[in-house]
Amino acid sequence: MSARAIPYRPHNHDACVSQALSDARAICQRQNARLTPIRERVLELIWQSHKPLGAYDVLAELSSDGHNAAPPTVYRALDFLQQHGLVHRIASLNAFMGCTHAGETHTGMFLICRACGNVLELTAPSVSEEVRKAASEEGFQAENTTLEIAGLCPRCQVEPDHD
Amino acid sequence: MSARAIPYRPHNHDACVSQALSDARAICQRQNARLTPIRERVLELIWQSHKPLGAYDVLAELSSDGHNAAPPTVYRALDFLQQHGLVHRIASLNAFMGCTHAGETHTGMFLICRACGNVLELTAPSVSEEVRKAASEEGFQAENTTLEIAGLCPRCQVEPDHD
DNA sequence: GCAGAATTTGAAACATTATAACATTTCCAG
DNA sequence: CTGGAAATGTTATAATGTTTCAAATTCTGC
Repeated sequence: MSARAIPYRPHNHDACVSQALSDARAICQRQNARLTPIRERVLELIWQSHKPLGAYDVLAELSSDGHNAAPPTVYRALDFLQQHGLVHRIASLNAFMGCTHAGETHTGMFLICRACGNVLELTAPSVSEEVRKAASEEGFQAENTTLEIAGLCPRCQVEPDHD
Repeated sequence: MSARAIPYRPHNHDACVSQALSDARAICQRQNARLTPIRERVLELIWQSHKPLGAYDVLAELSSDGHNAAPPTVYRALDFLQQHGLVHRIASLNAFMGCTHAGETHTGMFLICRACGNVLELTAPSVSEEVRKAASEEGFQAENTTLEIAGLCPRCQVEPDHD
């Protein structure tokens, strides 16, 4: 590797968030989709770190906002955000994280650190290509790929259990 | 593709099951693990088709056996079977299926048909290799891969919604 | 602007999946 | 045949996700 990816090094995370939010606004405008206050707030909460957040964690944060939300509110917002490529669901964690490639068509690959919980989203065309190939060798028409790798991030290989 | 994989063509499924069970017995013996009646029965139920089965489906089948089981019984059996490489959990479905490569060390890749529900487990070394490479380029040490592809199996590309 | 349609949100109940905690039974080594 | 480990039983509860219908908001054609 050349330089460590964002989640693995200190960075001004507020910049991540505001970038994600302004990207989201642009994308929704382009798609004629309504990024309502709830949806935007959920996106912001999801982005509060590089660790995936459970739906009920989002719900709790909304409650502490004073917003008296029920589960469907959160799931609906998350559905919307997924539909527009702004968040991903991590199936192996039942949790959600901000998409770092919003706007681009991509097949996400997620590196999930079992020690610190941070997740890095990658786009690996060579992997997608091999997947597509392996599937089509069986006559299978791939539509949607879930690719989640659990392991140890560079930081946690050295000093476990920080942030 | 040359010939269709097992789940995608008519076959004597009883043979799948008895093969899986006898393999399981051999593997457990080799590992000094106890394939108790419950565990064996759960494995058999999981293998009753090539479609993944939910834990509560297994539970229901056990009940109709006359066995009055509670959720922990099933989850414990499933944990055991997973630990010994006899079943896989499909994260995107919250369901379990028999491992078709029991005994071999492998990284499963699952082709999940959204029409008929059948799942084919593949071993694709080229995919695993690309995954490992992509991860290590980020300094990430991969331990465990979840790779699930949703799409259409060969049969359902032609005539949807059979068995 | 305004009536009606469509979308979004609120709210209550419920369904599904999974685990915790502790008691009891079964198995096996010595 | 007995003491300890492993497996199972049992009850309760936690965590995750959905259905349904009502109310509010926003958009669209006029």
